[in-house]
Amino acid sequence: MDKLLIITGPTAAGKTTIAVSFAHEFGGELVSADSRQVYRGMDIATGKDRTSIDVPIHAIDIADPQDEFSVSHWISLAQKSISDIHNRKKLPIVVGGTGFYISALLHPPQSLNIPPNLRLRTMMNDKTREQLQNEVKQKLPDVWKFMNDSDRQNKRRLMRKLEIGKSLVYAEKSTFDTFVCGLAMPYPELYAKIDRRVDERVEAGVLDEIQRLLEAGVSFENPSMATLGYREWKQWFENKTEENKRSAIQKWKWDEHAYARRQMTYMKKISGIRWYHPVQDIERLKRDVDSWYTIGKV
RNA sequence: GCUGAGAUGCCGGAGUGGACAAUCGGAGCAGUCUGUAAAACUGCCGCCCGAAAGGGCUACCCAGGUUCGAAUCCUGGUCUCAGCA
Repeated sequence: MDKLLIITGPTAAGKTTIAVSFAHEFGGELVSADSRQVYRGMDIATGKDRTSIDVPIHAIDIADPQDEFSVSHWISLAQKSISDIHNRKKLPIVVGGTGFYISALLHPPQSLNIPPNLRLRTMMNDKTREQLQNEVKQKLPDVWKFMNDSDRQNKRRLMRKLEIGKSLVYAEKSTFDTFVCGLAMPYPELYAKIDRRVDERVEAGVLDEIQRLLEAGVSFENPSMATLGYREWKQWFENKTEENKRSAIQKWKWDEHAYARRQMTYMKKISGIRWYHPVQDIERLKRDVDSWYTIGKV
């Protein structure tokens, strides 16, 4: 079976650095599993660190910020990249923090073939949550029965259920020999790292980057601009006071903390991830990856 | 020093005699997740017991007081802010 190395973990855990070093060691190429690095022109806040990545990297810069993009696009691209890399007799290294993308790669869900129904969506958009709930209850009683309370409150999820309708939904098995490693550290440590990185990114000129995006016709309403590091600046661009700048930066940090937590929550459930501290466990990590790669087991 | 305003839970900030362990927001914590996933959504959030209902304890700067009952009223402190000096 073709080998596939996956490196994931919450934001700021240090995935890229480690991925690059493995790429050097095994002759690998990177495939980004990051729902935000796909957008062209969104570099600083998404952490597209071009200077430190001196190996080929795929699945970044493949969409305009105004474009619609989702897992399904990413999956087909990632799958293609992976098989191309295999054909080149190299090791694909999927690296990124979008847990949903990674789990979808591991077990491609059939429902990904059901595209969004734009007409239906615009129609549903105006409906209230209650209306959507009633619709699901009536049209898809079985689906409703199995939805949990949190999803039942979620308009977006309700709409998708209606979109999928009665089609059967199941997931396929992965066809690779994968090793999935997760990089993580205690939250206080991670939060400190995040905060430092946010300050650096402000220094690095996110604001100019956003300015350029806005001039190019991107708006804060575009889904891509919901990205952390961009969304928080909306107010500042309306009123450029010091006060607004400070609160944007603070908000950005907090948003990243919460995001990291959400990532962990999701990733804890992906089975088969082996966890390592990016610094303290680095030797063990290298050993494990090495034996997986060379002798086929850990 | 005088005059005015104020001191509420980790933070901001409501409440101004009972329905207040205290609205709401933020932070924090725990979750949900199968084409928006850095999205969207849910729960918890003083302490203790309990699965829950509920119960107990300690709380709204400090000390007294009024009252059946006070975060809320009165008195005296302490501190903070604004204006005057």
